[in-house]
Amino acid sequence: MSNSVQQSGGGAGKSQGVPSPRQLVSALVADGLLTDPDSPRGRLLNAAARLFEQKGFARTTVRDIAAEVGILSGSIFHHFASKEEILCGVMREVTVFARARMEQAVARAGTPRQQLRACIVCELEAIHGLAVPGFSILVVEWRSLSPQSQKRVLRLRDDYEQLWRDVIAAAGNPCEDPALARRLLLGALTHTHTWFKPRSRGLSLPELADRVLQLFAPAG
Amino acid sequence: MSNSVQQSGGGAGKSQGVPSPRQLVSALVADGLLTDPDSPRGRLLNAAARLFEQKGFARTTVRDIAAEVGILSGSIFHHFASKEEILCGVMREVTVFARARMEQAVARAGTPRQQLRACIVCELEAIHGLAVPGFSILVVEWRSLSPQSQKRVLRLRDDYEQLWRDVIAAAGNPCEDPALARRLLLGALTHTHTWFKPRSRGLSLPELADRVLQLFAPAG
DNA sequence: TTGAATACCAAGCGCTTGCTTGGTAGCGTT
DNA sequence: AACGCTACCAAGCAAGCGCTTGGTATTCAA
Repeated sequence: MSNSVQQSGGGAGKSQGVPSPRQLVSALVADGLLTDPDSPRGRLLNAAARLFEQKGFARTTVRDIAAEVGILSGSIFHHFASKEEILCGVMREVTVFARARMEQAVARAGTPRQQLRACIVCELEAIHGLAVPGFSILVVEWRSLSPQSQKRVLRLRDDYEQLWRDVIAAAGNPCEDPALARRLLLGALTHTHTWFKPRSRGLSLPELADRVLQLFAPAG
Repeated sequence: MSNSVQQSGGGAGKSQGVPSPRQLVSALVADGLLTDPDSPRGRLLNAAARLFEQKGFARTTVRDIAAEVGILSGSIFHHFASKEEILCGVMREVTVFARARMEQAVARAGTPRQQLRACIVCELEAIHGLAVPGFSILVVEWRSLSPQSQKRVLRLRDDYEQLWRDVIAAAGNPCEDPALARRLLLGALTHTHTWFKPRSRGLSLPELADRVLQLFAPAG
């Protein structure tokens, strides 16, 4: 259990070594991969992500989202063509950020087994809102997206999944099929969303990660 | 907690050997645990289950459900107090039936490991619409239920889960915590809903069940 | 023959929804 | 000073929603 929650560094610090979440966002914004969270569009995306996660897409109204950032509902449509476009935007941003974060964590890990553990921790943190706000929307609200929007998000999503599959394959897994292992693992991890409370006493997140790792890579 | 597999005796279908699904339904109807599927209420529940599974609760209108059984939308409210009551009813019926079915399968299996496999097969079949229509609604639409409705369904749901936990405990599992194992397993199995196609060539359902069993009870 | 119960129709109410329209205030550029 | 761009407001439309109301046809027991 070395480690592993990196410290979320202070606001502006240009540090050497491990970049903070905020620095990662800035870098991705600079690369044009993420929307600036301080722009009107970015603020709307963040507010929508929060609400979609809390109440679900269908029960979140554009009026809710607008109120969250302090504008009127109609004004939203100067930034997005439709409500679904907002969901689509949220999913794209979440996917890009989660992938970048996991890439970092893998690069920082040592052995293949530690890399797999890093992925598990990463995704658990994301699912439980400790690192990637809105991540659970990707799973829960997938059906709220139209087929063509699904296609667009799926391309980014596959980058994320490919990283997982590579790590699993390198770690050597019990069922000898990285894609299958990932699918079972993904299900197990996302479902923790409904029962696991990372802040409660009892099972901690790193402990849970170890249990899962033990299951999917028993050679420990 | 020991226990608990009793066979739910039939009110009506007195056959020897293994009862068919239809006989099981009849028995449960006779015991007052299930709504007669030929009654107006039963027909509505079945239609609603089908639609909720296809399009989701939020995007299914009471007009859709009414049209499915050939009545007008207003007439629904002579059978249910609200749309949510329909969802609640569907979930209760699905849970009761799935539990009875799994009980049968467990009773029919030999060793504890075979019992665990029977549970896995049972749930996979349920999830993929091969045995318990509407089962996936239990997972996907859980948040569409009001807190008090959730409580009511949860009581039935816990019977179902207890059966699982007993079987897992008896089989001896890798992480020595039946509740945790069940949760990870539940996530893995329900998530197959999004990717596994039981009718396609490639991985078959029994094969998938074996892979999962191997993972959660490696002592094979 | 009556009366109550069941199952449904016909019509529509009141509300919420996503989204549109026309206009304006502020700001940076030329 | 004039322009254009961004960001937003004020007002409201059309459609769809869950649900209500008042009434009718059928059935069956008393």
